[in-house]
Amino acid sequence: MQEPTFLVLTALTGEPLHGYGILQQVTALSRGTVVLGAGTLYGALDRLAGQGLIAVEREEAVDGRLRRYYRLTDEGAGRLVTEVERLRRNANAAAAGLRRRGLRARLA
Amino acid sequence: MQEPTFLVLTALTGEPLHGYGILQQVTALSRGTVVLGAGTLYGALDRLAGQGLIAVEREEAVDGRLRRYYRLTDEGAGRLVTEVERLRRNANAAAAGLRRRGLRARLA
DNA sequence: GCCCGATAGTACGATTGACGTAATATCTGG
DNA sequence: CCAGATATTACGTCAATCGTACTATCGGGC
Repeated sequence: MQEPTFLVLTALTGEPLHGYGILQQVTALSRGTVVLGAGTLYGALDRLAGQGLIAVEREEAVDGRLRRYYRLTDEGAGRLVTEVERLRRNANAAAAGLRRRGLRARLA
Repeated sequence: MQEPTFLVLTALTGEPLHGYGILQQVTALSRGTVVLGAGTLYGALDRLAGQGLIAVEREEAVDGRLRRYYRLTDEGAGRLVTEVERLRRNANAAAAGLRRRGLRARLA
């Protein structure tokens, strides 16, 4: 799983959000380092919904503009747990190798 | 940066290795969960060398078989530090959201 | 009055990286 | 003598991201 996809799932660990809300949440979570384009976002939403990791909570029409709210499914939350473990394992392996070179990752 | 690429750099934090050695090191580092195909590996090596993140250390011919050894450059090590910080930040953000749902990532 | 930016989503082409497999070639072990 | 490990090259394909343009509404500033 790539970073944009991971951050979309992460954004949905809280309240259900609609696409644009997810966009803003991802930007905030990543401190502005990841700003999703429209293609990436809505492509990821369709894909994740197809995989059952997220689901449409409800749809609202505000001023003729559609708002489609997504929530994280239990399966999506489980998958995210697995991904967190993978990221931590990889980060630790790299950090161990870098320490032997005298380099240290700054604490985030 | 995706996982296979990240693990190739991680494998090279130690001694310089040739392609096949990197293959085995990545498999070991990931506890067998990531087994690179030839296409992925050599594609990544060419790309990373082109970006200056790794460099050819030396070439050996053993029984007419080529062994091309790669080392991590300072630039590559720096990039890896950045990536470790990114992974940790993302993992922490997701873990925080999951905790609010009562889920916890098992310690790796 | 008009343009800009924020809001919200759709559509589509381009690019990148990864995936998968086959070919080549040598050496070792059963 | 064949399978499997060693070691690299060379394809073609696919998935995900990137990037941009388009539609459409609303509010604010010039």
